[in-house]
Amino acid sequence: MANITITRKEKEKTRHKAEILQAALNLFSDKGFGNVSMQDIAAKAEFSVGALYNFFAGKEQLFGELMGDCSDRIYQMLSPIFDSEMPDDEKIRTYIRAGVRLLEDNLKFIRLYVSQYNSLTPAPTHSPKAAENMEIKLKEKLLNTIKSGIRNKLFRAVDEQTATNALCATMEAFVLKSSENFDKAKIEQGLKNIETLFVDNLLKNEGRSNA
Amino acid sequence: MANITITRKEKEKTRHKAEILQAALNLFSDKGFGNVSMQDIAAKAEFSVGALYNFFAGKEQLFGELMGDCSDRIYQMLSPIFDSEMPDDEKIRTYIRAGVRLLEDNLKFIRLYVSQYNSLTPAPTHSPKAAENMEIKLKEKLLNTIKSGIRNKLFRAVDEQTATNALCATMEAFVLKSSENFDKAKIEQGLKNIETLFVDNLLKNEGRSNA
DNA sequence: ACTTTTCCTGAACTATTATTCATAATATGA
DNA sequence: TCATATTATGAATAATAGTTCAGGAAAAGT
Repeated sequence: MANITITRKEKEKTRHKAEILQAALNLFSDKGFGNVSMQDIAAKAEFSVGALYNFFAGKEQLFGELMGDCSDRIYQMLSPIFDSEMPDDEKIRTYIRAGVRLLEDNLKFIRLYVSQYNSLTPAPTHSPKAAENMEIKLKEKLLNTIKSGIRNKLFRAVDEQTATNALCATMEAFVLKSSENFDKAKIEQGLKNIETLFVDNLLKNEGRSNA
Repeated sequence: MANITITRKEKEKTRHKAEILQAALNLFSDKGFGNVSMQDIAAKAEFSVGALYNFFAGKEQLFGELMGDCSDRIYQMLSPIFDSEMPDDEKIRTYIRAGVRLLEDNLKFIRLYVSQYNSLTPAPTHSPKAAENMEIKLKEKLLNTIKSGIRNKLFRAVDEQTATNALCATMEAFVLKSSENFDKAKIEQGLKNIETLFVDNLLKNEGRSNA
């Protein structure tokens, strides 16, 4: 009985769970949480309703796990940018430019996120905490980067918190908007504009190496 | 039968409708659309469920009218700023500062708006178009103001659309965040920071009357 | 005072759906 | 091969909530 290695059965179970989550992601991102029933998910995943309850305690748990997984992926992708050895302005530029890949790799999740954003809702026991946490952690890193950049006179002495909020809000709005129809060229241009606006014009001191 | 004037009965009916909408606003903003039943609204408004259907075709219609009314009020409040005779930079400063009164006068509506923003949802026949329209119309006016300011060399030659989006997103995020707990002093400070960030640092050319 | 119209009432109807559980299928181990 | 454990099935359950409507109350009109 000593579980030295992962049995085939255990691998199967993991795969089944992933399949259910994948089916749920597709349905949720198309129709929104409230318009997808457990029956729908079961059908799409080619399981019975009952089986879902062997993997998840309920619909919200399932949803929560989905959000958690997706948020983690995004965090794993963006967080290293701020932990790298680039200068602070480059960190921010890289972070902004990462929006392209963010959208490419997570379109469905982002659309799911959006579909919650404009919907009438049964707001159960407040689930989508996962995505929020991810955003908060990234925001913290961005804040520290801006602070550091100001200390090093790379940036102007703007209010750090306000600048952080502004950039985050702008990025988020842009990403949500762009998820409607993915057009790589337009997205790259839009992100370039954001980069110019915030890093070149707002944070960078340009010619003026002032007092 | 000639309806020369509005009868008392008609005034009553209008009042009743307003009372129902008020009750609905309170409930929706506290608990979110999906957690408020027609029974709840009827109880709070001191009517029977059936009566609601004399005023509104259904729950969504009711909600839609509520959103429309509130959006209109906000539009009537903010739109004149852009139609005034101020210089463009003052228009934007005034717009930003108007956030205080916006929050004061529309806390419940804004909270309702927020409550949709993080909720699992049945996303019916896409209702909350009203608030979106209001935002689009204001955004358009802001865009024109920024364009005009750039033409008049009041502002730097940033990308107008990007600057508009950034300011709108920042303001919206700020307003939504501030609606959680209303603290006038903090809100005034936060708006002042946004004003500095966008108008002083970003758009205004300050000392540099460049080439 | 009586009729008619308008408005209100709230129990009943309908539909939806998350969740359960007895049963069946399948896999595991000896 | 047989006993046991694990997992899947899906009809039945239960609870919620939007909507309707037959009947009653109130007001308006005559």
